[in-house]
Amino acid sequence: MSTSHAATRPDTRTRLLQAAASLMWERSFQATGVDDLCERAEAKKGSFYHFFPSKVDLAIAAIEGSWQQVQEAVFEPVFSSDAGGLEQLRTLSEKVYEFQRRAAADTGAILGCPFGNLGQEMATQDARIRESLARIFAGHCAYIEQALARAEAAGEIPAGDNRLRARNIYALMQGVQLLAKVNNDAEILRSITPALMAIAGH
Amino acid sequence: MSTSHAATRPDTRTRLLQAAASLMWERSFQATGVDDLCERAEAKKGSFYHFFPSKVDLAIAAIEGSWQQVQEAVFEPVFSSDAGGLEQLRTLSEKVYEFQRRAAADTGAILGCPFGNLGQEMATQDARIRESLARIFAGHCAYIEQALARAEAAGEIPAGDNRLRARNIYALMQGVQLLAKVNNDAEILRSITPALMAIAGH
DNA sequence: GCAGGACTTGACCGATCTGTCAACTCGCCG
DNA sequence: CGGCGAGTTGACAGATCGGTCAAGTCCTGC
Repeated sequence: MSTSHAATRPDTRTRLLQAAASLMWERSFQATGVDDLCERAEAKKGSFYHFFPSKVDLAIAAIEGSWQQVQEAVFEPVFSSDAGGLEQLRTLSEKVYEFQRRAAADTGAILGCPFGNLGQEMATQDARIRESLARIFAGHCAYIEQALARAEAAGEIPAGDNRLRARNIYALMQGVQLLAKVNNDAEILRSITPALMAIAGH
Repeated sequence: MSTSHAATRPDTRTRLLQAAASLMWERSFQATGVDDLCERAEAKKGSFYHFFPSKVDLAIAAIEGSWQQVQEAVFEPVFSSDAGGLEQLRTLSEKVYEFQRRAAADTGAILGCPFGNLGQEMATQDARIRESLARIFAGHCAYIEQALARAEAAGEIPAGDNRLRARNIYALMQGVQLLAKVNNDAEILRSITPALMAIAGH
């Protein structure tokens, strides 16, 4: 058997992407050195620059890959479930809480949103990173907007500007992840439900 | 006259604090080098380390000084005005918009909240910065909570957990500043009023 | 079996990073 | 005057930064 069916170590490019996603989440873009990346990925620096022209390019590829994975693993199932729109939003918020708590159990600190972290740090430093994250943020908002449309159609909420509502709900979720990180307290994430419902319902 | 009454160049320590506040806001903590700080402050590196034991200490002193200034110049006047609680919150949100737009006019980019920026970047990297920012965030929330109490006493909003409401409103404001930064669009900041009112009123 | 391209390796580069240090200036106080 | 301490100066140090490069290995298609 040349193509193994057993769990095999991923190829170098994939390992670099995984190392970038995890290290830049745990630390930050600038606090993560190319040497750190290579060490965690068990790759040499020459291999790094064989696959990616720069650290910025790796970061963009890693963050876009992360979004694709999260989209398939979380957003798609949550927002194509049978549940009502408001219930879907509650579920998303619950997933965020679990996500942060699991990471905190491993690292001892609330890490915040990988996308929000990178955006805060690099939006004014690198235009390509900023634009990539703007697209990802728009993707997040689109799912929320879709849930609001579903809730509106079901009569759960009154008609209104669902794009605006979605953006404000997303802002609330990003902001609360920042508060949880700065206070190093995951429980803050659990208390947004009333605010979530209030924004949706107006 | 030995003590001049005319506008005099501030002393070195003050110039370093100002340089830190502006440069770390425009760029970031890690992207701002000690040399950059000294250049903008027109000070030499030896003077830097005469006043501050490390870059982290300067950052903490600068951010706490900024908060004190903003508190006196914005928070105190806004929240001790005659206006109703809800109106005070609207005014704060308006001030944030103007603040971001003015900075963007100078630098060409939405810079986000100086406190939020530093928190996102450094909360998991340096415990002292994290704790300092947690206190500052609590200070911000206390003003919002006070306005909510005022609104509740005036019958503008129903009775409820104003501490929780305040935290969610603050999260919304932080989140929307992140969205504005990543999309490089200040107008996003203007559209939170309905969400603000919705959280307050539930 | 051999040519060529994908990938790996480790040594290396110049720039930049935070922080140090000893010597110097200068104003104030006894 | 004499000297002490706050503040200033510029040269310096050691580490680390992102990135380069030439040489080598290995797999694949002809």
